[in-house]
Amino acid sequence: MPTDRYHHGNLRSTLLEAGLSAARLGGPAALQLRDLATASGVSPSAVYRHFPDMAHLSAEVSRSARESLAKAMLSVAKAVVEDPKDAGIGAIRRLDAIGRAYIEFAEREPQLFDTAFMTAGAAPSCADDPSAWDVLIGALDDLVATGELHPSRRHDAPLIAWSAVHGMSGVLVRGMLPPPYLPEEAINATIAGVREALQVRHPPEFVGTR
Amino acid sequence: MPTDRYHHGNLRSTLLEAGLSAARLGGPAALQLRDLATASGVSPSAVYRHFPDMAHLSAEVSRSARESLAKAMLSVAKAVVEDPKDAGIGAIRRLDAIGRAYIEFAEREPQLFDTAFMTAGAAPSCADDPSAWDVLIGALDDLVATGELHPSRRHDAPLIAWSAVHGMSGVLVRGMLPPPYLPEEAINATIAGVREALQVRHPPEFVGTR
DNA sequence: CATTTTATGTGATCATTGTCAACATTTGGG
DNA sequence: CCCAAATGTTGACAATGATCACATAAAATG
Repeated sequence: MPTDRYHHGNLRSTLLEAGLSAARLGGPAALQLRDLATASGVSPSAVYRHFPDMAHLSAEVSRSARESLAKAMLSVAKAVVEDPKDAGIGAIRRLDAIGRAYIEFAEREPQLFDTAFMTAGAAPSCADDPSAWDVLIGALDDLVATGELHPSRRHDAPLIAWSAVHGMSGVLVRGMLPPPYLPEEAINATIAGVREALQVRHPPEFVGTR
Repeated sequence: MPTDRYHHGNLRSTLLEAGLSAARLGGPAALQLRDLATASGVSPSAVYRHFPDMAHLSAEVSRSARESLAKAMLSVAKAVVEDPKDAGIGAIRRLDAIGRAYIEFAEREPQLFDTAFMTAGAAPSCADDPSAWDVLIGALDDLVATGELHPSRRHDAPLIAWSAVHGMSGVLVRGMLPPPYLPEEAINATIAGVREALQVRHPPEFVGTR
């Protein structure tokens, strides 16, 4: 990545990387063409050789942020160990884990989370890979396959889980959690609430009301 | 509201009104100082006699949008009629109604909803009046008072209801509802899911899985 | 290898935006 | 009546995204 050359080499990915860094610190507002160009060691107009305009660059950064979120979910899901004595408990713990990963990503990287969902229903050039929604669908299918989620609940399940987890993430990111609630209990309540709405049993490690 | 006078009269509220109109159509991005000044028949710098900067004006518009949302919730809650034969059913229907009102406000006025929650945890100059959160708290207290919500569930209840309803609103506003789901069934699923998570009985008019 | 074509980056410039300072006008209280 | 405070205007500034003509490197072509 020589910076003294007239040609940058792979400016496009460098710009995206710079955008990700900026968004991590300052959110969508920090995605500024001139800043990203400077950070990439290039003049402002060079950006237009790789993106039609700033909106497209921002959209790509946003998509990249969404994929980071989905990767975090996949990562924790894979880390869940199966219990040979209880076939379904693994699937239950995976649902718990991906939900937590989602909210905790938002808590850990609030600005990046904001960037991930800043797009106002813009038609995506191509789908996210991986996609958080697909990870959720997979986890729910697992629950049905192991008999932990009744098939009649399968249809609405993703809506219920997604809205609850995404909503709590937004609340935490925006600092909208009213006192005296604490983020940790809010996360626990949300995750447990999803299980109850889905009529899925709690894992043994769960301690809650009743 | 004479527009040919040197002094406007009540520019502050006119600017807020113009901001609300603009936000309704174009969301937070449409809140531009020069546009609002022009729409109010005034020069750009006049704005600074009433707001320290554009961020404060935007914050006020945002708060006004949140209050509109809360008013919509209060309005439908008051419209719920009590059932003399069933003391608790009114409270149950009110929770249903305010949740629906919240999501349907977001669906009906997506840009305004976006504006309502655009503030990134900014310290509010003064609290919303009315506040959607307080409306929810009132509804939940009603449920406890009528014996429809178990007191042990009261603590987490607002977190569960708020995150689910707010989350689904955000999903709909951003056009993130994946096919083949339809907004209406998504709303129904979310509202019913809240009741199940809170272990509150469904109203008789509810038709859902089991 | 030489030359031409394409891809990529630069520099100057523009319109727009929020902001500010200096000045103008109105209003209202002694 | 007069002065001071409140309110609005004009003109300017810096920063932003965007666009143009031009420069340079890389790649394709003979």
